[in-house]
Amino acid sequence: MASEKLTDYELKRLENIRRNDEMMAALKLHSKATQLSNFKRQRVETKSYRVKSEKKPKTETPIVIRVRRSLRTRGIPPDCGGLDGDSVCPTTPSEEKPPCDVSLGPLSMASARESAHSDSSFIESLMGMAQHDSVQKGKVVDSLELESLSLDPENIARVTSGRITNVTFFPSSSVRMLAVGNKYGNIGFWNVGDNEVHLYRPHQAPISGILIQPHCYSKIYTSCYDGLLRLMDAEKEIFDLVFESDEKIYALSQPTNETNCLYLAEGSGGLTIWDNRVGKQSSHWDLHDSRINTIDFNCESPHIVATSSSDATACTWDLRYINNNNLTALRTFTHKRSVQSAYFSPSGGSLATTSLDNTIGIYSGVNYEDATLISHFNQTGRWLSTFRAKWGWDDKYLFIGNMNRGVDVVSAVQRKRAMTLESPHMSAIPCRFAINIYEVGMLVGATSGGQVYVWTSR
DNA sequence: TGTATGGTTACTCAG
DNA sequence: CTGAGTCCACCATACA
Repeated sequence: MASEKLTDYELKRLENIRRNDEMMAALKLHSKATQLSNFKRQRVETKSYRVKSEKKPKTETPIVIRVRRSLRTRGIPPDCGGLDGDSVCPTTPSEEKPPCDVSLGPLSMASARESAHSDSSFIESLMGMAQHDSVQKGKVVDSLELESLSLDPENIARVTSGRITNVTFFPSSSVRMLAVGNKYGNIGFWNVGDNEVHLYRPHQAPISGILIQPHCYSKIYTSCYDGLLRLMDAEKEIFDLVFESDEKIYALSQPTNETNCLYLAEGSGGLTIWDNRVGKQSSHWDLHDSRINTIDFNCESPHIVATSSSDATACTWDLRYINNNNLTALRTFTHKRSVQSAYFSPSGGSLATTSLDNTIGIYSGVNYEDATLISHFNQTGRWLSTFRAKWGWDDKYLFIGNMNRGVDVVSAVQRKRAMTLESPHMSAIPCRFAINIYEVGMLVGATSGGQVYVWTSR
């Protein structure tokens, strides 16, 4: 029975490959894309994407590379050989940006793939995961013991090259899978603890959002500064093009339990709603005077949304009240400089902002009128992604990186820094964070060097 | 309202 | 371990 299923899967996969090939051929990009992907693979191999232990990378790295080379050699289609050889050793990934026309329209996962090893089992597992997980639902609500948090060297990996702009856990209680986006437009996947990562390049510029559909992990939306909104569809094995903007997309969000609409931060202060049911933009408002950096929905009241903006404000909005096709802010939270994030607490009762004015704002009370500003150095400079204080598993703690390679844990109750997580294994500054909502204590910090550090509770 | 410019800063790799 | 090279982000300011 199992082998029959596998055969079905394999047939479907072959069909996908054939259809995608036809699609690419129709676009007259086939040979070009194949060459590009191989070229990129060579580049990828010059770097190690797996750092198990910061202590001894020199003994492990060559082994990983050798394995990948043999896999890649086997994976090269016969019609485009000859480019083999390790003489190609560019120092910077940005040197070989492919021509823009490759980015238009749907992109097959095969041509977007940059990791050398086969991704067929990974793609298959994405579909299996969704089926398995639909059985069990509901969050785990344990209390977090800060002292129990630790960083196991096994839970460290280099998922991409370059600066990570976005990191998220799959919303799954059964697997510990991470998706990261970087400044080059890569999307990387890592099953925590595994020896390999799956790397794709569906975009040409920094990734601004990754949205994994809660009950269908084979569908993952990605937004990018290149103005594209794509949908990675593991079943069809493509990165489909959903929406294309003339302006940059800075953020991507979705209310809880609402998969019909996507909310995009577009251009200089715009909020756009994309309706999947009709495949159209259903609304667009100019909410801010400058770019919107985050969009966050209140999970208790899904019509309430918070935006943070480089116009030095964060605002809350009620999407039910539209006057003359305009939205009016419920509240405006002002900072002295750009606001990098505004997130509702898990209960929805508090809001936390992070600003370049070197403060973290915490607002609670019925109308979020109870405000406290906590000092926190947020000048990350040119090379790092900006800091964004993120809520943990309850309304008690926020997590944010600091410039000393630590994770500051801010108590929203005491309204001050409670402690700092530090580890000799954490050899770079964690800038972007995500929690695993199903596993209390599982916190990932992502760096500007492409690494992820997954803290766990023991 | 838009363009030009300066300042801030960490990571990687070669030796 | 040290230091050169990266890099073109993003904000704040100045000026038309």
